[in-house]
Amino acid sequence: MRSRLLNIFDRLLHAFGPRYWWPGDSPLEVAVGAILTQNTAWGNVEKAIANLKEAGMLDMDKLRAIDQVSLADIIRPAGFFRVKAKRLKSFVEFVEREHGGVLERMKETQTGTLRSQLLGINGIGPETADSILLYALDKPVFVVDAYTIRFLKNHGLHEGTATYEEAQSLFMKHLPVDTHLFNEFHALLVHLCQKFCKTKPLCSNCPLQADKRTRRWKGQGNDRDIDVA
DNA sequence: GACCAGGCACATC
DNA sequence: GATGTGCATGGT
Repeated sequence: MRSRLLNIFDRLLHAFGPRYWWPGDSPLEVAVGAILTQNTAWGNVEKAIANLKEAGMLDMDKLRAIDQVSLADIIRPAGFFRVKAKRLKSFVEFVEREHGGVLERMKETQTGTLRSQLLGINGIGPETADSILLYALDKPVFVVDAYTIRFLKNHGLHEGTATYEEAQSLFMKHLPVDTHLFNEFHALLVHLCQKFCKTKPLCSNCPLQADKRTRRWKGQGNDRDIDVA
């Protein structure tokens, strides 16, 4: 499984190149994006983040000071704006309470402990917690999302539909514990699925499908051709 | 107009 | 423990 996963990673990296995730100028922006992107297309999140920047709100003190209703109005384009405003406030209050309001200080806490803390925040589930750990705090945790689950199922790496924990342990058990590897691998899987596996539950045109042993396709944009042997 | 998008909490059975 | 539902905007 280790060599199979690394082989898939190498092919994806060669085909698509590094994805340079997570898109964000600071750990706070990454964490905010992780909450805003819950069940939401990234394009809508970008609009909400642009609104936050314009309002000067990508700042721990400002986020703590602003009232929830005003915050909701700013992040409206991201959808579910009332619940997400509440979740952002819960997160900011947590950082203030447990880590002195300094996001970077969270890195000093052991990963497992930090993950438990994050999961204790209302509105932070496994994916959001792991996204914050990996992409905002550089902790070696593999992020699982709907794309990852779909990928594992459609490519025969897991029978049936994997749970979050099953999917995560599959990667973390077989791959070297490496923040950079986990970062790129997840980002590449998202890119693959967004490009070729748009329909759920099956990605019928996905070029990495197990039953298509060899195939080439013309890359689009900056993507190169890829061998699927 | 229907469906989907980088979830999560809560109610119900 | 498993399943259903509410949360809401914007693109296709």
